[in-house]
Amino acid sequence: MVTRMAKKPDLLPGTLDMLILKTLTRTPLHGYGIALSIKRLSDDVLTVEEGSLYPALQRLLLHGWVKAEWKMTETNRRARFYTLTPAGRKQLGIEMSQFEQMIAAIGRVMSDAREA
Amino acid sequence: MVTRMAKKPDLLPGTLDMLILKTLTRTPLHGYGIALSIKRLSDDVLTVEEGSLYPALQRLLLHGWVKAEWKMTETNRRARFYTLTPAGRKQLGIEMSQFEQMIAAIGRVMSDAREA
DNA sequence: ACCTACCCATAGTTTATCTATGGTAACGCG
DNA sequence: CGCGTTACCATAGATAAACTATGGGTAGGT
Repeated sequence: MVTRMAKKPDLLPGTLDMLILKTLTRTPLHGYGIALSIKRLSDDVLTVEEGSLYPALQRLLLHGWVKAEWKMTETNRRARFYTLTPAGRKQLGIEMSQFEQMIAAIGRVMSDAREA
Repeated sequence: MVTRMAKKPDLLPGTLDMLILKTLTRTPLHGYGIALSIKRLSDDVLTVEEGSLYPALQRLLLHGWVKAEWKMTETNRRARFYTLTPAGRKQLGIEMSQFEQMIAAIGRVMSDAREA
């Protein structure tokens, strides 16, 4: 029985949808490609597990923020390619501004700024 | 039956413990005071509900990151004052560096930095 | 023939936050 | 002096998002 460290989350809860939408602004991608892209761009700090990713994509589809179609990859496999919709682009803007507002607020609490 | 907007969280999940610990680095406070402090410092952006706050304080107590004692407030009421322990201060450091790493990683994904 | 990498998807568990509820005590006010 | 309001603590139940575990399918290489 190995002593194990308390498991830390692979990403900040509440940021997954935003990360996926942002990734799709560059080009349509399949799920596997989205996960790879986030992992690489973040220098391996953020890892999106399949059990988080695919449910998230279902949510995004339901909201109409992405659409999907089956295609063949460069390596000749069937894969679902997700594309950002106009509504998704708008949603991304909303989530980004809310996120930045949160981060700024946290920054104010975490700094020792003194008021009068 | 009123149409209601989708409820947005009052703070970023996963940041509450860090915010509380940080707040207690200034001075010991009771729960109500912690909530007020976070709300004010964040310019009302972050609101800690009682149902989030007190369970969080129980967690922190269990971990030994804060200790508590009953005292009287300036307004002559009984209240539990929480004080940061050395272990809590250490934990705060850990959480802050992890948080900053996450934020930096998210920043890399959210910016359009191009690699070769 | 098998193995590995690629790719999708869901069920079940866990964890953190929110909502709702309930209680105690001090103070101001009519 | 009763009554409402504010200050304060605490827990139970609901909700949501992420994780673990599992299962399946296909292409390419050896």
